[in-house]
Amino acid sequence: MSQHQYPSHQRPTVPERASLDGLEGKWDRAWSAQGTYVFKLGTAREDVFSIDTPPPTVSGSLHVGHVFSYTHTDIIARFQRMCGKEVFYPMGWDDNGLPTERRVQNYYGVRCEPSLPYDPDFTPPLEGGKGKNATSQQVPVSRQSFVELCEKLSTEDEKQFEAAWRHLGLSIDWTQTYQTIDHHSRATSQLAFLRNLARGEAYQRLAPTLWDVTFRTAVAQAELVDRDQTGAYHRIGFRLTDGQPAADTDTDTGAGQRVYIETTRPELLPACVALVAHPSDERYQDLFGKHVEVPLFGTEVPVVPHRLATPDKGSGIAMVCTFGDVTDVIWWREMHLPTRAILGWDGRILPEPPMGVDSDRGQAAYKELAGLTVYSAQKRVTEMLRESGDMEGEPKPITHPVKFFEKGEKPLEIIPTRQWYLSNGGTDQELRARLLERGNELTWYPDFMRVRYQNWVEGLTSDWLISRQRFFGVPFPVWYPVDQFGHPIHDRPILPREDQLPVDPASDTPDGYKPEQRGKPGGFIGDPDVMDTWATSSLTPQIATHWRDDPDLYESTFPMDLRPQAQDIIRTWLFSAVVRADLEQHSLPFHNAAISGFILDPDRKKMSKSKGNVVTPMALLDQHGSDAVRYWAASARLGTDAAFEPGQMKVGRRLAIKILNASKFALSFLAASGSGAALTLDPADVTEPLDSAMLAALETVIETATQALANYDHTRALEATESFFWTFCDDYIELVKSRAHGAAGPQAAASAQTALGLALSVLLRLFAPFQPFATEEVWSWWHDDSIHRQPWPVPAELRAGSSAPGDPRILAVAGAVLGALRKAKSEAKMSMRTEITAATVAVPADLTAPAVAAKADVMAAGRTAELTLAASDTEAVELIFAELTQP
RNA sequence: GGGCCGUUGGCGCAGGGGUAGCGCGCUUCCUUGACACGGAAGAGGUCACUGGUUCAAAUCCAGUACGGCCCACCA
Repeated sequence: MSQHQYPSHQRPTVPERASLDGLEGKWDRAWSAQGTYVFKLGTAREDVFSIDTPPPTVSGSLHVGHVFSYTHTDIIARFQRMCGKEVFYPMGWDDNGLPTERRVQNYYGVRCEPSLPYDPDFTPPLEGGKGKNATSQQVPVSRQSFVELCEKLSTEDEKQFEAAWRHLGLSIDWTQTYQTIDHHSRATSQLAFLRNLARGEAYQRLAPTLWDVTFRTAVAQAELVDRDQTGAYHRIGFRLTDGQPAADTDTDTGAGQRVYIETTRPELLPACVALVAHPSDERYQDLFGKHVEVPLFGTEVPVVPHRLATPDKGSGIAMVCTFGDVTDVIWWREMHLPTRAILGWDGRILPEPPMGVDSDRGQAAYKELAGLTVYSAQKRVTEMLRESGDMEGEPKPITHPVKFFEKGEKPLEIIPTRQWYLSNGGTDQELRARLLERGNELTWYPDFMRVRYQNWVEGLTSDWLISRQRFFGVPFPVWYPVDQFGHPIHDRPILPREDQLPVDPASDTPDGYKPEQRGKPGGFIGDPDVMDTWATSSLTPQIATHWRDDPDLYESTFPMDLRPQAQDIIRTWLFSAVVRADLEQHSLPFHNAAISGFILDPDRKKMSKSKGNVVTPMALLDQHGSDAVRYWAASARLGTDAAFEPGQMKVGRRLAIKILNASKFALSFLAASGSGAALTLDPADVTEPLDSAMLAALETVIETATQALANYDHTRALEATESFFWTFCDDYIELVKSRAHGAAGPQAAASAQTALGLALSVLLRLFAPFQPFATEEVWSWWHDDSIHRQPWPVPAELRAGSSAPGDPRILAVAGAVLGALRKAKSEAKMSMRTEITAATVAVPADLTAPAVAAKADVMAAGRTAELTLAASDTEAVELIFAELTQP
């Protein structure tokens, strides 16, 4: 920016009437035709500003929150573009994952069945199906067909999103788009995975896994939410079986001493592998090392000490099951307890009892539960405990937090399964430290959001589970050899070459095999799983910049400059992107993160579809106009939740209209005067003190706005610009009106006209990121090219050479004196056109000279024939006396 | 249980050691040739509470209350 350009101007052609109506369509078409926002390939990295736009879920609906946060990003994009950066502003569509899977199922009446071969001529049974259709009615289709249908449907959805974004005035480069399920994204995702695998960052493990029984898939830590659930403590007695004389504490039965535990999950009794208490818990010292018998099922389990047992929870001694919760997993792992899994993938009790439930009585009891859901099993077990007398008292109802998949409706279970993991610092302390350092390296707007990242990284308990037992998504690019018994050999994966990507192992055949060997002994089998949707979304910087296949574009755009996103996905999208870039590029994926808040409805609740308080963005844009809606969005700071407020939109609309009208007026002088098409606005022509004062004040506004926008503080920039603009309209324009018309001679008129032109040129550019339509409309009256590719204003363009700046106090005090004169008329309930024959206004002593400098303009604007400016020792300008005459 | 934000006129917000600011709304007035989708002038607040630091606290510190969000091992 060393060689800063000033815009050149033409003699304006001002319309009779100015209106906001239809500007969105008009300018969207013009920008599209002119390629105003198209990224220039081959730009050097230092001249590029690249943005990792959040890909909206196209199967979801567009909502006001999108408008809000995407506007914040666009303001920065427009500012950077005007500052001379070539802005890389692509658009992605997220059509990967469960929401799309469900939408495609319902819309086309199909379901994905990866084992089917691809049929290129497939036509879906439905088109435009709404609501749910039963699984039984859905026609199974191959994964490739499903992906094709998804792409087709997404294309329809994308059109609506694109139309809305264009209407809103987002300066996106529509030639740079991607879909998270498209060929390029799948290839990128698989390529990154293969690299992770080669470096040992991705690995498979058979381990207890958080499992959603509805979707029948594993889920990751990042997808968990706690929800309060009602449950009940069941107090259950376990009988000591060894080394203990018949207890006198349990005279009822006369049997061995009983140990009471309290559990909310009695149905897991057959999965019990131990009882655990805190090592220092005096009550249980004698029991450590001894064994007890599990009621009903007869399994013998040890009583063991562990630091994670909480003495004041329940009875202080807990039963360890495989697996009731994540603490069970820790106990099981650390104390090398056996595994007695009793839950299947569908969340029902497995048909066969686990090892250890050997007695006839135990097997009979288990048979009662086999095939039941956990809910029914719990009821049955409770009945059985009641009958056998092993339960003391009745269950005590409680409310407690339970882990759920964020999209799920039933509590998660923990089931041992084989899964793919990716290192994310959950187990590797060195990596964790490095990722924490990345969080420090990243610049956060606002800064306090960094803490959420830190909290999350510090709280990780395991690596990132990236495999999902779903059908739709990016498949793992992996096959396995099949041994002579027909079993896959998991530790000898067969991988594709990078140039073969993307592959679908369910339909593609690995090199060296024939398709008919699929699933056969001695043949091969594809990995059945797909990747977590975040495993692909975490790569949006690499996808958008074409890391995989366009080194030139990648070099000039990666790492990206800006990641704008919502605060709720710091732990998922942002963190996972940092992980991937750290592992692959050894850098941050982006330098700055701008975090937008949520939209709250008037009741201060987060807006959401389920509450029915969502306003559709298009209706909003139509009603208020895009510049108005953008104004509302722009008036909320990053990281701060904002109220949905139509009032702010009205203010924004008023501002846009004012920009049109004030410009029309100011430019009318320049249209009328002089000759020739070119218009020269030379600051040297600004000779009147009031005019220089106004320009001096504007210089400060430029500085404030520029600095604010460079720091992603759009609200401050808007506030400074807007506040100046209203003074400019209400005071300055009124003050110079008659002089600009020539009342004080040609030179004084030229001074006002030039100052109006210079100020307008700057103000329009300052407003351009916020109000792209109104400013572009006005700009078109005196320019051929778009305002959005103009140089951002600098103070120097308002001053001739090395001349001293004007004194901004002149404008301030002139406005105050004019206000005093207006007050006289207002209090007399008279029109502003009323003549004042004589008036005296008290002016603070140090402001008398500045006031005198603008006296002629003040008298003209106030229609005052005789004005006395009396020096006073008060701090404010005050009307002392005025004599009014009716016109 | 831990953490992060916030609490300023009826509403939405800014400010941040030295007489409280903006916008909406409200009141009164003005159909003035840029704008009635306008303009002018007003009324309205002991800046959540309690202590402390200071010559001086809405502002800094500590604590409390309330609201929101994030995280946390479901016995």
